[in-house]
Amino acid sequence: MPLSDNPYLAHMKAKKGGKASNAPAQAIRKPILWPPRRVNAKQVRKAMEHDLNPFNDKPHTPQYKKLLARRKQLPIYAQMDEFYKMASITRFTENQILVLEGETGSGKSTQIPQLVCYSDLPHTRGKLIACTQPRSVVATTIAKRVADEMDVQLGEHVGYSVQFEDMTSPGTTFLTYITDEMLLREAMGDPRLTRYSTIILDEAHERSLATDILMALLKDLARKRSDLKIVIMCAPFDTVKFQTFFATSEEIDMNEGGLPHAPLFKIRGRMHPVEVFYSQDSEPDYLEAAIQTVLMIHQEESEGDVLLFLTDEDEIERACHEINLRASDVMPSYASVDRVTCIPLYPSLTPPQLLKIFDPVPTRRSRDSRSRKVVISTNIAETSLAIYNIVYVVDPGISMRTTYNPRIRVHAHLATPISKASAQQRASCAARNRPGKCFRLYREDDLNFEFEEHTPPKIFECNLATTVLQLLKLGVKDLVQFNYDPPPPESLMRALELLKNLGALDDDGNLTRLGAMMVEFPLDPQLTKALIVSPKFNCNNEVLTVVAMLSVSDVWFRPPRKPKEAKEAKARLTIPNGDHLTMLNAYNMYIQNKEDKNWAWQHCLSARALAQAENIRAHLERLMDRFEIELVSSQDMRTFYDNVRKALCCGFFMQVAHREGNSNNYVTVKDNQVVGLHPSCGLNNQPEWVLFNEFILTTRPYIRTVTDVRPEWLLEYAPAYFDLSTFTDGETKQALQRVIIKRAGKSGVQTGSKVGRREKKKRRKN
DNA sequence: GAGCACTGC
Repeated sequence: MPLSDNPYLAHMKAKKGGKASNAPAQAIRKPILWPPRRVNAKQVRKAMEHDLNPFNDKPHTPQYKKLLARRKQLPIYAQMDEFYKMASITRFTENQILVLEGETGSGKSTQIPQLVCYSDLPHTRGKLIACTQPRSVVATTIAKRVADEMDVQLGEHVGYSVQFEDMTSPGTTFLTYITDEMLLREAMGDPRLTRYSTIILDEAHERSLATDILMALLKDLARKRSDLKIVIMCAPFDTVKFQTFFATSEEIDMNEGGLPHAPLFKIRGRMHPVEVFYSQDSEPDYLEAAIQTVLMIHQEESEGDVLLFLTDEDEIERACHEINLRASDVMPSYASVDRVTCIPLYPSLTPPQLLKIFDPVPTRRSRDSRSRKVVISTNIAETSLAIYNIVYVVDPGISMRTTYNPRIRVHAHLATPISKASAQQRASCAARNRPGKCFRLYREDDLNFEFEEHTPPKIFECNLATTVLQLLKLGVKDLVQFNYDPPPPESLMRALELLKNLGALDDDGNLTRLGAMMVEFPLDPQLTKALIVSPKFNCNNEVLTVVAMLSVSDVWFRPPRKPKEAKEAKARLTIPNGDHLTMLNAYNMYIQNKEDKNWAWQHCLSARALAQAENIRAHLERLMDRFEIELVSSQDMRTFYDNVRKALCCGFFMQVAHREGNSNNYVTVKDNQVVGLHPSCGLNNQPEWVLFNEFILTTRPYIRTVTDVRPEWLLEYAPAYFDLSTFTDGETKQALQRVIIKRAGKSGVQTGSKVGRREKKKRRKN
């Protein structure tokens, strides 16, 4: 090891300029350090108790001591010896990759990265430790917490990096919490991820798309970079699969015959026990059963808050209403329990509404009793939000889940039975503070024999177009073998087909120049294509706005009990030829009325979503600038909207539907699926040809965010896709045929019109 | 006539 790598020597050198007489006193106060990756738990404990912070040489604040006392309560603190033994350099070759399992609440996300810092000493050698998270809110909140615990400023030594917010200081930051998507993007620019000495993948069991890709990437990278340490952190299930996947060649050699595996470190949980109850029979009406169970808990059980899992907004609001109504008839058996307070929890709530779940329930001063809080939530409470003081969980065993059918390219969005792992996760919400109870509204046999083991990983259930583009950019040739779990072949085929049609791939499946440009945009490939071609139509200012608006969740909100007002407000901004154009209009009006703080609210628009769209738009604008794409707008109001529609055709020609006769139904081009316009659609008539942003299956198949387009545009901008010989016989093909004939008639001088007439005659005969 | 949860320079 080079001398300069020894932090202790580094301190000695730094002292040189000081007065000799001061030196002894200072030397005592210096934290004692060690060469990187040669530390043991005893040394770390000593360093933690030291007056000086080893990471910035400043004296610790009183706050540090307080937090440290709390950290010592965590189970991982007692397991430090074991941890460093496994992670130390003495067994480095075997342990380049470590799998680490721990329950939620074991402190693994906050403590393990800190322990790795004490070992790696990244600050002494210009390296970084990354801890990935699937969600940005979690990344930012943990980073804040860890900065406090390490007694350093957030954004300096400890930081985070999420979309639109880079809270790190290059050269100073040595620990960063980063979303898995961001780290994946970084890998596209630097495949060796050279900045990092250790990469920790947290929540690996969630199997987000980016985590899956990163796992395959890191396994490969481990062979090329022997100095890189990798820690895979997950909940305590399915760990053997991680261990097997990450077995290094040494482990494979050592384990001849046996199953090779990467070492596993288990954090002992500190979970309280949960008593689980099952329904005797299947519940025909789970909502009613859930309401009755909550009321039963309120009546029979001692003090403690309740968490009920339901599927969507409507259901949650209904349950809140019913429970509030019927709870007044309940006389709780325990004197310490008073009324119930229902709190709905779903993501479209405003931040102040969301924060209500953390409010303590009101107490009545006159009596020594408190109201019982009943949180009624979607799946958001299962993974993204930890609610404290929950003692009772009511689990109907279902959740909304999106699956993707690549054959007809539809996203199904349906209430589905949860997995065993999910049921376990829900039950454990009852045991954060003290022993709890979980009421499962299904039979034990259903759980054992009907429920899947795990919720399927995202890579099985989503459109892979963006992922394929990213993998090709990363230089991965074999898309099937590369992954942690191979993606469904049909899904891959459809992704490749789309990318080829858009011109992102050549015939050999290599990335084209256009494709290479597309990877850089944080958008679906169809949207990027529309954006990149938009200067041709003099409208990239407009397409930029449309794309930004499509990137945020719904900008329109529906105030409960005022559906009429919401509808009228939307109608005032609606452009009748298309929802894309309505979005453009809404955004432009928002910008025009920015002075008026009430404008968004008066038009039933979410100010938060609009601000986010503005932010995304600015980001995309900078990206366009980087590729030297000029920003242009057409001043001619007659062609203004048509140009936008034409540009959209260039990206979305595979997402077009044709009206069936005079019915309300549309049929998707080539996939031939019968679909309806989504009720949110603002088209005033039923145009013959429409382009859509999404095809979703909920109560029935819908196309959502729809715009009227002319078939001539489709033929002109996507001639290969709209080649008639690639269509099956049917109304759509006939309609296209008519357009082709009409066009020929217009452009051809004499013969064309003759053909037209002849064709018309033929049709009349049929 | 209607909406799980996330994310991206």
